[in-house]
Amino acid sequence: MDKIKILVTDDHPMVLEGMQTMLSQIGFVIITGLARNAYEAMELIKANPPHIVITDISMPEISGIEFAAKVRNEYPGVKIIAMSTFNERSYISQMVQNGASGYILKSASKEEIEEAILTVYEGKLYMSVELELNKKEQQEINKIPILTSREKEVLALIAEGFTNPQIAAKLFVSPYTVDSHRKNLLTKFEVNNTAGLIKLAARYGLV
Amino acid sequence: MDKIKILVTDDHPMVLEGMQTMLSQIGFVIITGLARNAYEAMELIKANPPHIVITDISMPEISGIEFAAKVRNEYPGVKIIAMSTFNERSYISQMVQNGASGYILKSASKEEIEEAILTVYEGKLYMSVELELNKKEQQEINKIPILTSREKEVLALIAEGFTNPQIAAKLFVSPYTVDSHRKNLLTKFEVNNTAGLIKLAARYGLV
DNA sequence: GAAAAAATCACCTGAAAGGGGGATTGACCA
DNA sequence: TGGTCAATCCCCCTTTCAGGTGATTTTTTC
Repeated sequence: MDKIKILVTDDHPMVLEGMQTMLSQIGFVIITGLARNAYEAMELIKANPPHIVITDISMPEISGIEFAAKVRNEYPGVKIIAMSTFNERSYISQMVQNGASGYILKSASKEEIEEAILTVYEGKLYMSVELELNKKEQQEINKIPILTSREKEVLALIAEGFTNPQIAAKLFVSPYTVDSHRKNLLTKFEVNNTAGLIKLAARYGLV
Repeated sequence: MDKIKILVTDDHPMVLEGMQTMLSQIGFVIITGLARNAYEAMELIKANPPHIVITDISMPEISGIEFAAKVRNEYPGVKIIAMSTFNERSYISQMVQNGASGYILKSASKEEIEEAILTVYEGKLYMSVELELNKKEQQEINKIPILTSREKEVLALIAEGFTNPQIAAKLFVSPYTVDSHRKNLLTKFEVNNTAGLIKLAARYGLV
């Protein structure tokens, strides 16, 4: 098997060092780059596309969430593993929403990182065992609907309390269009009214 | 000034030890009890009502949130300071909702605990400076509406996606009554539809 | 025991949302 | 170049919601 190419992005030098050390101890992995921010990372990905990008979630300028969206958009083949110090479920949801395939804590052991890389490399979803997520919650994350960008816009405006006509005016489209998006949202979330929709969206960190 | 009587509740013996040491260094404070859970705490409160209860949020069996509600209900004069390791805004909201007057982190310094006790003793609201809450967020917490128990029930059911008639059936009351509660919720949250209501309720950790 | 708060019920109105159905256009993609 | 998807638009009908106004009863509080 060829070595799995990994790029790591984190704004803390200490974490980069630590990851480098740990990854270098994993035989089937080769580090193609270490970046301190999303810009550097994009350059390095362009120069030498890795299989997997491991990125911190909270970074200045461009957050890991935006970065993930950018990577998925421009390099759909590149898998993303999100990394954070905290156990924030809403972040997990957002990362998954934006294309992440894995989620680990910075306190993860070498073994766990190894497992995460292998799992994600095989195209599966990896969630840190230390995230106190039970089976049920994992299933829940797997069923977070994928929304189109327009749907996200409409969802955000619904959550703000705007009505269909108001949203239509803001987006310069027909109220019928907004209504269609709204109905699609209800279908995707498998709920039958706005209350259920917003509750789920809030739980998943989408609003 | 008489000494301020304090009772501490936490399921971690280490924390109890630490609090005891710290509190004993504060001149105007006297510890009336150390409890490892809500049951013990209720007994101790009954035997010798303190001015302030400092309680951990996450405890087995009865959480700090339920415990706070119980204390406020049975001993309205007793002030509550919530304590946790995490900076979870939704917990803060829930504690405030259930009667807490203060919120500190377990990493708080002696000085901070001292300040928290004094502030709460004077009937004011104290929020740990280490909680990275800006002024705006503090104001936001101050304006979380206080809901009646019936309103909380109705809110929860609305969030579940039930309609007024369905909720009425569940609660064995008239749909008109549910409608009244719903309207009061909209008024209290200062929103004009369900979407805004659920979004705020979710942000405040009420659903 | 009076006052305040919470919970209950009622009606009217118009606006909005929910549940169906369908149609068109353009983009991307295999 | 046919297929899928996103985004747009349209109409039907029924239910629910939101805003207003007012009332009674029970519980809590002082």
